Formats: sequence, C-alpha cells, structure tokens
Amino acid sequence: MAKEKPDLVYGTLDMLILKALQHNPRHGLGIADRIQQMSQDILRVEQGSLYPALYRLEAQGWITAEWGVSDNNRKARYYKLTSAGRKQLAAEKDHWLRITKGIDLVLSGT
Amino acid sequence: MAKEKPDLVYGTLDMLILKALQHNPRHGLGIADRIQQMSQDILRVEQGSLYPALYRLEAQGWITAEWGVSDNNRKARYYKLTSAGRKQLAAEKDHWLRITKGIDLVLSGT
DNA sequence: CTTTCAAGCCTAGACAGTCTTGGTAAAGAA
DNA sequence: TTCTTTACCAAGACTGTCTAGGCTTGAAAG
Repeated sequence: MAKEKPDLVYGTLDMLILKALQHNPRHGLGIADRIQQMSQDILRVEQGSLYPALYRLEAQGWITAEWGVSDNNRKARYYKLTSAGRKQLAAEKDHWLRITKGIDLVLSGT
Repeated sequence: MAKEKPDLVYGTLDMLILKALQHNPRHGLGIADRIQQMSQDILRVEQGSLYPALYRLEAQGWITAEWGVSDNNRKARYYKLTSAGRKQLAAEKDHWLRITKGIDLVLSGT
C-alpha cells in the first residue's frame, strides 16, 4: 500500500515537452508517447498534467499550435517549437543540469 | 527581471535532509547549512521549506528530535535518522536515480 | 546596563504544477 | 447499432515550496 511516487519530477515537464518537439511538430498525446518512449518507459505523462503544460508553454510563446489530422485520421492539435522555445529549452536544460549536479553532490557525499 | 527558478527540485528536500543526517544528528539550520555546503552552494534551503519538511519526516517516523544546545550555546532541536529513515533514504535515492535516468534519456535523445 | 544583532525555531497564507476524475467528439470495428 | 480507441479538455484536490512575517535568547557593542 506504499504511496507511489509520481512518474515525473515536478517542474521538468515543460522541459521534456520542449525537448519532445525539438525536431518535429507533434500533437498532445503524441508528445506524451514520445516522452515515454524516449525515457524507455521510465516516465509517464498523465493527460491532466500534459494539457495544462501545453497551455502554459503556448501562453509563454514557446510553442505554437494548429489543428491538423493525426495518423489515425482524427483531428488533433499539433504543437511546434518556436525559436523562443528553443532558447527556453536550452535554459531549462542548463538549470536542470546545475541543480541535479547539486543534488548528486549531496547524495554522493559522505 | 527573469523569473528565477527555485533553488531546489520539488520533492527532493526530504531526501536531502535524510542524507544530511546520515552520520550525525543536526539541528534545523545546521541541516540547511549542511545541504548548502555539500552541494557547493548550488542548493539553498529556505526556512519556510525546511521546518515543514522536518515535521513531515518526524511524523513519518524517519527522524526523531530532541532539544539540545548548539555550538553557539543556543537551544536547538536536534534531529536524528531512524532506521526506518535509513531505508527511506535508500528508497528515495533509488527513485531519484531512476527518474533522473529517464529525464537524461529524453534530454540526450535526438 | 542597554541596545543591537544573530542564531534558532516557528507559522500562515500564497502559489505552482501534477494528479484524479470526469467529460466530449469522432473514426473504425464488430 | 454499439463498442472501443484516439484525441482533446476542464474542475478540483493535493502537495511541497516560498514569502513574509514573528518570537526568544545569547552574546557583543556602546
């Protein structure tokens, strides 16, 4: 009955989404699948986290969206990275590497 | 005026505190100092995060507390890791390593 | 001795991001 | 027709951190 820890680290989802969009536009669920796949199934993105994150990113101007049609012939909203989004991705990655370095220093200390 | 990202990764503070107590008991501010020092000043722990975290950990039975006197001759509450706390530390560390591996896989993907 | 400062503990409330749970619409299969 | 799957969306709960205060007390400064 142990409480499960979440599948994500709070605050990293934006970065992961931006990364998933690095090369191709993708639609919402496609982004979630992509993150799960790239992480070798370690990470899972719930829809209730995904969509709010997408709106955040769009509101910040880091991604843009337009309606299209998915591989399965369903209507789907495709998101694409903007150039500001690329900069943001780089910044978040830097921050992530810095902080995790700090944490690893603590964890590996005696 | 860029919004600063926090000094901590949400959800890691408990683990860091447990780690800081691994060898010696310490009092609250001493724990915060220890984390900052071990992380080479990358991480900072605000008091408003620290004390709630200590109560959480105590309530879970992962640490115990007793009043004592600090090096500066002030009264201070000293916290000590329990054996359940050690197990918890190991579990959280495993979880952390697993999730960060997932994130790194995504970030390093093409 | 009185004032100031720092150490140490503590709390309330705001806030942000994720999760749970629910829903809708439409394509294709049975 | 009904059912399943894909895809999007929203409301509210929850959790952990941060901001901004406040209290007490020992020591140092004047």
